[in-house]
Amino acid sequence: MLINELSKRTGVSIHTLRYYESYGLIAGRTDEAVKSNNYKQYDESLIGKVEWIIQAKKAGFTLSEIRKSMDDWYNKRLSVSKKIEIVEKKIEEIDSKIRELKQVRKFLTEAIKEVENDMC
Amino acid sequence: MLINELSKRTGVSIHTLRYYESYGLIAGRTDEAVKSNNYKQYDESLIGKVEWIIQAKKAGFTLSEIRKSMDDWYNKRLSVSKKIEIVEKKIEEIDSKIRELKQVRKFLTEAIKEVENDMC
DNA sequence: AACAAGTATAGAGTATAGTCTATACCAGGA
DNA sequence: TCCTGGTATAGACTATACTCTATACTTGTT
Repeated sequence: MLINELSKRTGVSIHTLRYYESYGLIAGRTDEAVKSNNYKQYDESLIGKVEWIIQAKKAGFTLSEIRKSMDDWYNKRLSVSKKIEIVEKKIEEIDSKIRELKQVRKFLTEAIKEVENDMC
Repeated sequence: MLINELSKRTGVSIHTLRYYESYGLIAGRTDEAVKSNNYKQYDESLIGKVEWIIQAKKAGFTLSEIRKSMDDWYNKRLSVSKKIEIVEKKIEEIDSKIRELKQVRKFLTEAIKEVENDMC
């Protein structure tokens, strides 16, 4: 597919996709058979990759961290156990972020209590 | 206290504290009685404010959002119920961030399952 | 053939949140 | 009195993650 379709199917703008490509997060390939242009082809697997990027960003990972894990995941030949290890580490990081948020939540509920006490 | 002490007691660098002050998040006051210098005094209440900033940042709020809520909280005369309302809204936002992280977590545990299936 | 719309590339511009530097003044101890 | 280190202010610089613009070529439609 061309960049336009990738953009539409992922909801990520063409500009941002090109930025991701220049950043090394995704890569299209120019069809050698076609001589008239240098339009890049993006294959189906990129949909999953872009979705992964979106999810990882939501989890608070930087593009650089995402690039590193995608590199580990897709480009290097990793053993199944190694892959599981990587994902489990990410899950732990997410759990720690969740814990942090819960702490902030607690901080806020305590703020409410204080306000309520002022009332009395 | 002077900026140095505020920095040490909050763990936030002097540079960043000055940045926060220029941004309107905190404010020291120059002692009118002292003529020889214009050193700023930061009072005890700022410790709490800076801690609030740190927590809110952890929760993913931008400085602009933090400024707005601090403004609401400290500068305007708000009714108790209004204050509770503000905090409850923030708690909801945090809950939604937690939900988002849990979704990413699920995405990752599914990735593990996929890898394990490849193994068979 | 004309033209709108799509594509590629390079590079400039933006927003956020710092971080650092230069300059100048001030305070306290040896 | 001199020196070290703290303070204030302004402004430059940085990193991250886009976002936009300019330029030029290509494709499909009329």
